[in-house]
Amino acid sequence: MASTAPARGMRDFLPADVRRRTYVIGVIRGVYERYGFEPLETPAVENIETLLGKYGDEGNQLIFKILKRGEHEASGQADLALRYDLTVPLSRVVAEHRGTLPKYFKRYQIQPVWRADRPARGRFREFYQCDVDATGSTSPVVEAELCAAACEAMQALGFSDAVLRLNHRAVLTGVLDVAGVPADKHGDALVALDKLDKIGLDGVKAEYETRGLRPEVADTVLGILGAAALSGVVAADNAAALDRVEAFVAGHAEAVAGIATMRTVLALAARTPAAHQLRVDLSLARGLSYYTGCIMEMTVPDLAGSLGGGGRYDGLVGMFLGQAVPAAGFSLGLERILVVMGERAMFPAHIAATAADVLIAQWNADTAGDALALAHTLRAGGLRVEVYPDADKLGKQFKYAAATGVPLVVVEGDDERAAGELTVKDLRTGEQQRVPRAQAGAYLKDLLTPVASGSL
RNA sequence: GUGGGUGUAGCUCAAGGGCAGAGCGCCGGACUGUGGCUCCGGAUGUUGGGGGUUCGAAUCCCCUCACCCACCCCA
Repeated sequence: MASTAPARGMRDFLPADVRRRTYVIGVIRGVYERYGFEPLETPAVENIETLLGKYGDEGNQLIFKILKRGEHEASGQADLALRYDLTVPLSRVVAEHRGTLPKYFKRYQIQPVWRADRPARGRFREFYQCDVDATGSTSPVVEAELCAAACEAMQALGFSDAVLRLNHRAVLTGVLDVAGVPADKHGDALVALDKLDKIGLDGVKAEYETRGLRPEVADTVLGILGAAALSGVVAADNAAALDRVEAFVAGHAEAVAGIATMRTVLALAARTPAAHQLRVDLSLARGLSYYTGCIMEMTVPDLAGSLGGGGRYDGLVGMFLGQAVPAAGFSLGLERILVVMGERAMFPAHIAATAADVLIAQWNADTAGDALALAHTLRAGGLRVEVYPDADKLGKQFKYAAATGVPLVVVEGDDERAAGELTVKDLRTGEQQRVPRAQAGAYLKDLLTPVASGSL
């Protein structure tokens, strides 16, 4: 017999999982919509050329490829692939529909993506991303709004300790240039630097040596980037970090411009919900190769990886269109948010609710029709009603209700039928009451209404 | 992709060459109109899979697969 476990890195979502997921998605979508982002969905499958070459060498390897079908399958060649993120499909859509989309296209997209990665904690081969992106503008207002939306979404979910780290690709390049790191070693220098908060200053130095970078270069780079990276989430610290790096890269025009952009983004974001969550982190690098300007990453103390990330990618749409369209975006990682919220027990009680409020017990096979008719009446009154399908012993039926968390059970037996009444038992209190059939709906609703007296 | 660890009942885990077990859960009954509490009874299974050593393997060896941890990378 075949294994019944889902494929490696893939998951089934049972009812309780789906309730938590739809809750989080709903909160995030609500925030995104209040910022004026419009919904977009794109296919799970893209032509493989659309994806190749957009994510760097590492990314290319992690794309789930789909073999050619039919007689060409034996060739082992792939012509399609599952989407790797939502940013590249957006860029393709912007290029494809350039004539009909508005000048500034702000969209959100909450869909699964696939990566042929090795699964780990908070890391799966199929996972949802919650993206917001804005195309058509180079203004730092875009970055400020992205930061604000991401931070507000996290706040709405109940996170009070999320930090949004901010850096700029041109500033990183400038520091490395001025420090004398050859251009072909920039990647190595950034990968090592990105691990600063994990392995510490000495660890990064050691890694610089093994990657063939001169130790004194490491001291210089770390002196200017590393020290700043370890500062707190305070506006004064952010300003001081930028001042320090600006003095270092004084003659490097692109870096100076990048610093000015970061200052503007910080100043604008200070007027938004992101005000107290932004932290300049000059060691932030991010792996995706398409970023060109500001880069951002959302972190919390108790998860090693990030809960989301984003940045400006002014060159990506141009790869499909031949004509540059500026863009920037941010992506919240649903799975990791769920992992942390689960560990911290951050879900509100109401989403644990069961599917039904009322179970109608089945007396015998002949009364099944009556049970369905009663269910219809109660449902029309707004109650969530389940009918027990088999004429099992009442004990079993009550046990089923208790096991599935349905709080109320209705029994219409011979005695009740003769009297035109129903028996209603509240499993939470164990209390039981006979009520006239016509008043059952109101009585049930009354039981379900939380008692407000005393607590309000 | 690299290194280490763990795989035994639905779940959590014992047994470390000699009849595969416990707790919880599940099913049935005590209770033929009522869940939880109690008591009684029952079924748990190719010990992840394959091969080898042995009179005999859950146990020792080899291979393989899955999961966990640390790297690498990422949301």
